[in-house]
Amino acid sequence: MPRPKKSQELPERSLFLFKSIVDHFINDGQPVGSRTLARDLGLDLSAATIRNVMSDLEDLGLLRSPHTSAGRIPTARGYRLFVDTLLRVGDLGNEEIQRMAEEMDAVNNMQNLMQRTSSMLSDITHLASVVMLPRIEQSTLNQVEFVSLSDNRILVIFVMSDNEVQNRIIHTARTFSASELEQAANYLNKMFAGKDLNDIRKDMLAELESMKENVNRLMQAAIEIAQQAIDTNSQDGDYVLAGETNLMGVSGWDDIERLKRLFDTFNQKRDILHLLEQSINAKGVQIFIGEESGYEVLDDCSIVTSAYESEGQILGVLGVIGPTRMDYERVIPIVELTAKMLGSALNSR
Amino acid sequence: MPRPKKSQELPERSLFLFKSIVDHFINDGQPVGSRTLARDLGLDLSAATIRNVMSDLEDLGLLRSPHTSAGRIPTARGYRLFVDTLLRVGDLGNEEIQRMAEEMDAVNNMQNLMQRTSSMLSDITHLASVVMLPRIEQSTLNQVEFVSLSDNRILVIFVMSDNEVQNRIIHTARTFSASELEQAANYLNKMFAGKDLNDIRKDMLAELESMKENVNRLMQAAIEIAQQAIDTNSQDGDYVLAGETNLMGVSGWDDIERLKRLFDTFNQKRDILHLLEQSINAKGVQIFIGEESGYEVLDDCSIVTSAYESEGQILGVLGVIGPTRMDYERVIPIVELTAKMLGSALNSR
DNA sequence: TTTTGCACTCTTCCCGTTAGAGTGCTAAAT
DNA sequence: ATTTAGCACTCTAACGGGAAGAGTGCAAAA
Repeated sequence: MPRPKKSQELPERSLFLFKSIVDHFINDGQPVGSRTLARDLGLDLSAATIRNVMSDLEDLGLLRSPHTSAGRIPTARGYRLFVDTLLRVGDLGNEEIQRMAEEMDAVNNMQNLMQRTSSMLSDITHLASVVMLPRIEQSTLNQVEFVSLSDNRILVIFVMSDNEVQNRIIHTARTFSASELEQAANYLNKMFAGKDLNDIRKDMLAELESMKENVNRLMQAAIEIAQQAIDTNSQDGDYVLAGETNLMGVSGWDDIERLKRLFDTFNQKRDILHLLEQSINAKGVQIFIGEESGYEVLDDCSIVTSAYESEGQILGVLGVIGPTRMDYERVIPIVELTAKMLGSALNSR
Repeated sequence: MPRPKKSQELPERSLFLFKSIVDHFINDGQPVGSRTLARDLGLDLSAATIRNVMSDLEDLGLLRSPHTSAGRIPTARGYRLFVDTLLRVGDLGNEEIQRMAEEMDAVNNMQNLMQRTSSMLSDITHLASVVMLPRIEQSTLNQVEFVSLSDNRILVIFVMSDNEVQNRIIHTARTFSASELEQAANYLNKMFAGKDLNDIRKDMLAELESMKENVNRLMQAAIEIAQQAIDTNSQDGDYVLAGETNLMGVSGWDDIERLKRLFDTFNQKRDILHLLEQSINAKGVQIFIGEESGYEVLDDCSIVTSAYESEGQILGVLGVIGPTRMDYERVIPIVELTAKMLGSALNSR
């Protein structure tokens, strides 16, 4: 048995050294060399031995050197191994949890809640953070109301199951009596309460065909509102962003052109959304390291995400974006916790 | 009459040369020297003469040299003279106006209108742009409505004179009958219709003292809504921002730390708002050059602003932020026009 | 008043040197 | 067979000249 590594099983010592290298690099951002490691680690190992191990690790694609006489740094694959098998993530202190919970409870409307969550997340991690707005497709209609204003103007109100309120003022050709409005509302309520907005829109369009003229205008308005609610509020294609500036001044990110491209990507939202959507059905925390994301601008980035859910329904995804060299050990539990807390904050609204 | 300049009247030629220098510098961002200027200008003047003039201009504080053997660049004071007296701003092409008008009309809700306006402004100027959200203090209450939902929940609705709708669901201790709600609404309508939100809040608070218990809860809710509407919607302390990334990669702005501070200032909003508010009562376009703004982070920036108004009421301020070395000749009319167009877009809503 | 001539000052770029860090390889030691 | 010591080698970063180029300021001539 000369070579104990049957397959790609790494010997204990190599793994330990590898973890040490990653830890080192995450801490100070400098490529780590054999000498320093031998010294700092306090093992009875010479630099040469460590060099040999490092060489093996490089052959396996876990490390690489920026140039001949620099130390080694982890590759994307290296980080992958690190987060998958070497990492022991701890739990968070109770005070921190407490603080977040309080801050979340203090927020009234939903948009603000998302904003604050994102801010907190980026403040704590010192990274950029994104929070997808909850897709409210799941949200169903509770109640429709018409309120008559002056001059043939009618306020149409949708109250949704999550207590969000959609409304819009419409102008009608003729005046409707209070009882007409009530009647129309009753009809719609009977017809559509409990359905989600997409269904309502579809059904209403079908219904319209067979409707009498006199309530047509109101029905149309109702459809428009459903449509608008779907467009603007089931914002399913939007997120809030915070702490982008934390990424300026990350050591090693001094290429301003690159940074600009990254920020532009944030603003366009499309690519980031794609990425977030990939984690929407994943259990627990999802991590994209470097090139794994598939987007060239994000080559030096890692993205740590987690879906958040309320009442068993997955509503969206949140996460942080930072350099591949980020403190995963700290960041991962924070992201996970934030997702949980956002979920329960939504629950208790 | 050897010296025609009685006071600080600059001789024609000096002025011309000065303008040429500023033009030059705005174009290519390089300090401009006497040789190049003499060559490019095609005047019958030697470099030495120009040097003398430049020296004078430097003594007057209009120019300065970054170091001994570089050319000259305009000082903040120089730019000031430039924009105040030397600048002939042109008008914009009709096609551009047309395009903006169309884009603005295509927007339905107000928040979006602001966002799009800001985007257009930054796209056209290639600078960062800000648009203050309109202060809706002016907006008065048209109508209050209560809609009873299930389980002691009541939807409270404020319809404002500008057709904005504020609403909120409240939970009450006991159930209110439809007639009670109607009665309360009628009372409030009689009492407060036509007043603005600040007044309403004040009056309501006073009123509360002398109110009977049974409608107390509703009244309180109404006050809360007024308060919330004031807080969140008369957003009087908010703006939208676009095109920040245009400022990355401005030639000469390669200090990433500085940029970070600038971006942080944008995000905090406080300082920028102060600045914008200073122009809210100014006629026409207002310009802050370099240190004039009084904020250290903005030392290398110029801010060009204009208030926008609708129906004779000044509603807010918009503008662009860029390097002191910006193309004022182009930017100024664009900002001016955008403000006008935003005003009329708000008019026609 | 303008121009010419000239000495002088800076910055930028290139180049060579040096010090330091780290590697890879070979041969010796355990 | 594994680990270590030794050594040559490589690469970067930092420093220090020149040398070129651009531009200035000043004094004397036009």
